[in-house]
Amino acid sequence: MAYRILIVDDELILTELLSTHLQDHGYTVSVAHSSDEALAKLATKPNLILLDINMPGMDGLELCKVIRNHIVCPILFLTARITEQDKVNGLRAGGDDYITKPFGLQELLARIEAHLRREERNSRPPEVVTSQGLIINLSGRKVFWNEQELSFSKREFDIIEFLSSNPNQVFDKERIYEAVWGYDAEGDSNVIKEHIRKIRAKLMQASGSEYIETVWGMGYRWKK
Amino acid sequence: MAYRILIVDDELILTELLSTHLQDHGYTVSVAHSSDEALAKLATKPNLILLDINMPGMDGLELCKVIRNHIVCPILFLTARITEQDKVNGLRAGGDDYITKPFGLQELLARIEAHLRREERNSRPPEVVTSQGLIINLSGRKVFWNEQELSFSKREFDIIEFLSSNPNQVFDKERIYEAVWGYDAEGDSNVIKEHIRKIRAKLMQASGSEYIETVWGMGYRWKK
DNA sequence: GATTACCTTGACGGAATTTTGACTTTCTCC
DNA sequence: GGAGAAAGTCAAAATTCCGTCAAGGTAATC
Repeated sequence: MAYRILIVDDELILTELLSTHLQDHGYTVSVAHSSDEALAKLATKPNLILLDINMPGMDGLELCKVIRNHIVCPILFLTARITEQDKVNGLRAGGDDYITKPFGLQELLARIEAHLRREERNSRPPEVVTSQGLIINLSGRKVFWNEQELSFSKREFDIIEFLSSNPNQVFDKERIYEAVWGYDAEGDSNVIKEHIRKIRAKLMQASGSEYIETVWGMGYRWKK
Repeated sequence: MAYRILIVDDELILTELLSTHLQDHGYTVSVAHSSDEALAKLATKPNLILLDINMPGMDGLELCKVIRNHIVCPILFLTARITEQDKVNGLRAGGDDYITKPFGLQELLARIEAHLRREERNSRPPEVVTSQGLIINLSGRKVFWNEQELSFSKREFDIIEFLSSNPNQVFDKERIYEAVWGYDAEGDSNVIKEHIRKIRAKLMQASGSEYIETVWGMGYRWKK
């Protein structure tokens, strides 16, 4: 699943260059040239945001605070303001990193990787063990119920992985679709329902208990 | 609880200076002057590590990888190696930040704060607790009254979420409708009244107290 | 190219929820 | 105290959502 990066900067040449470069490295990139556009593009649920400070209208520092109220993801300032005080201001405003222009593309890439790796690290333990002997091995992509291995298809496992890695949280179908398929579903997706049914059947058959709860009108929740 | 920071560097003067400075800002600091010492000090479970690269014996990059096998926490390289390639190597080795000497103390502090803030952000379950044992778990969409779980429908929970997240503020029905439904109500909405009634009934039944006040002619207010 | 497993779609019934409309009660102001 | 507006109550209708099934499409494997 490709990571989504949102670039917010009013310099067209820079965004164009960066965008191409990041895409070459496998990222899905969206670009905003103003604060308003940036806020609108939050709907794409970026995994990381590159934010310029000098912009017409609301400046990057303000924007950063606003973004923080909406989504949780690393925000990297990318700016020509280079004094120590600038850096401190940026970081205190809620930024996770502060990179001064001009910067090396290699360094930028390495920093982006580091931040994404960290998100990964914080959100994903290598193995999840849930109640009563159900063991989900994420790296090995295997599920065991007391010695007995249960077999799941790719999509089924992906869904189990996503839900069980975020136990007790409710996710609506769109969110699950997005997390598992990597892009937004169009229209009503019966797909999730069907996969959930299959997963439930297998888990129930083996363990005799429910792991996935339905929250009516909202989505599903992994019981832990 | 004070955050614990581990400084790993073989330069005595620098560690001494840094240590004092960080302590002045409320951190608990431990210092290691070699890789071995660093590994031993991991037992203090630091919340963040400042790591020099140039050290006798195992260098910082190697050490970083080893540390990663033991504990999960941000690692910031603090080093005199300043080429872009050095930075890339450091970040790729598993570092979360790369700060080149000489650095400003203010910037260092701001970066440390940013990293710790991020850990915090990633680990805290968002919960709202209101008076007398009523717990509203927003991400899990559950409401508890002393161990006992109360069940609410989607709209009911949405209304509870909105009101309890803005306690002591009065919202008229239109405002609530807009916040919960996402668009403006047309005409007289009996809907809100009805939902409020259901919510009140459930809360009253379980807890015996009123959480939602009517402000006559104005709207409703979540009592906190 | 055929077989197999997997993914996706559309339709349907039933269940749970949401909304509605009629009615009653409460409150405010005269 | 009474008129009128706002809020509360109730039951029934309307709607939405979920689980299920069957079937068509797609990808992978041999």
